[in-house]
Amino acid sequence: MRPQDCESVRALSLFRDMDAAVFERLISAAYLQRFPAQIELIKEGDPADFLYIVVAGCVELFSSANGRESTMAMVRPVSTFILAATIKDAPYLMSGRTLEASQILLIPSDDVRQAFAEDEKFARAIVIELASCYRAVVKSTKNLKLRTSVERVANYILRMQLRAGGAKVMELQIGKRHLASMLGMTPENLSRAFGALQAHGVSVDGREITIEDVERLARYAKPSPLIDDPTT
Amino acid sequence: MRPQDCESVRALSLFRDMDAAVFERLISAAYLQRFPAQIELIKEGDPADFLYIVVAGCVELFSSANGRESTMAMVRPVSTFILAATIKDAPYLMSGRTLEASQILLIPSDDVRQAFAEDEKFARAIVIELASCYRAVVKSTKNLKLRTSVERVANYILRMQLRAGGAKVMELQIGKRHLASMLGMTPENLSRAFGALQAHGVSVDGREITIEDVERLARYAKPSPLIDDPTT
DNA sequence: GATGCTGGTTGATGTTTGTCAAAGAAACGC
DNA sequence: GCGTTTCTTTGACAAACATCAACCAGCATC
Repeated sequence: MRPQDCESVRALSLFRDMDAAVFERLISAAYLQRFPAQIELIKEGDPADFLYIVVAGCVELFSSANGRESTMAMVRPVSTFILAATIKDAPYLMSGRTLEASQILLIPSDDVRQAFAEDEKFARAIVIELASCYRAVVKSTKNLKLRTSVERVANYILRMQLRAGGAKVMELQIGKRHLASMLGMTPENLSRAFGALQAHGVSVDGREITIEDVERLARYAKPSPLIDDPTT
Repeated sequence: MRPQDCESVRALSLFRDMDAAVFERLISAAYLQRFPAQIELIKEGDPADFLYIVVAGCVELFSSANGRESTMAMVRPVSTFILAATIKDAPYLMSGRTLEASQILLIPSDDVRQAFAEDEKFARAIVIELASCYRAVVKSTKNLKLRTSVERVANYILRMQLRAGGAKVMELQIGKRHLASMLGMTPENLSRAFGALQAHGVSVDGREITIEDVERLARYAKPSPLIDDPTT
């Protein structure tokens, strides 16, 4: 593991304040692995043997049932995933696969739980992390239940713009198929939603999204911090 | 506050292992209040001034946006709600109202956060609680995204039966209007879903649900522990 | 017993969304 | 470069779901 990778993991709020020795032990028990695209890292229902950290690349979390499949989240560097399963020593609720070639740090769950038991600061950081994750999923549920599909797309574009620092022209970071699934719709419907948003100041060309009139888009999308603000 | 109420709060896994003195302090800072039905206890967007514990009665958590409203969860005794907002000192993401006359314990968030800072056991219990809440919401999202409305109703009935210890005849604990909203559908559609489930071994009369053929219902509902098991 | 209220059901209708099939566009390997 | 594959878009259609309005049942009030 390169020093700068170790640094960027250490910089995560989850690890920042933890005891240096305990962190060292965690890291030395961990495996940093490279995976090509489209590798299934974890499968829902399996025991949570590892805590995962995306160091580089991108991981899709998804779930299946009844022959249907749905993208639940995209994990980009540097973030952990399936912390809750690790802590509870419970089966994964979601599967995870790489979307592109990725570097993943795998920390054995036993070691994470041991660190949790030993290091109070770490335990407290986990509280904050889990509370944030919980609130993120609640927001996503509200998004699904309180908005139509076109509204979800509109608000996704607005959130994207905030992430991009207010730029009018942006590149989609994920494929439309995955975006559609994440927003709870089919790819066909996402296409039509983009079409419908032309009437509200958005134009789409391939992966390039242009917001021609932010005011108009916002008037239609009616964004709410209680759904769309990822920081609170 | 009656001793037995205090006991039942203390028995919650969140408080069970915490320091006795810190617990005493929390309780003495708290208010036990009786509310009639249909009282709005908290409003989404408001700062999280209190951690709430339903001691008796029933509280509905719901959210609103764009003139739409959706029931997110029902909280029954004895459980806490909006722990994540309290810990993060962030605004409530959901509103809460009593559905019937209820007794609610309100613990000032400041005191909860202070106890969290002082009492390591409490902090660790919060981790487990938040991990469980997180997983519950993920399951609920999977339920919404991976199942049709009739399937959601079918699985709700199966979960209900498990809670009821396997009885064939059960009483609905909540009004159908709220049940419909919780399952992400309209009341009209819930009625029709009950009708459709007659073909799969379920009959409904008022609040009384009878499962005539559990096998058949399960064959249709295809329940999954990764969605329907509340314990993992 | 009449009145109004609440909650639930039913039927008719319209909108939204998913499905299927086909065509077009971009990405990839050779 | 070319062909192949994968992704996206489009149109026609079907299914799911919401909406609206009417109606019914239970229940409290007067």
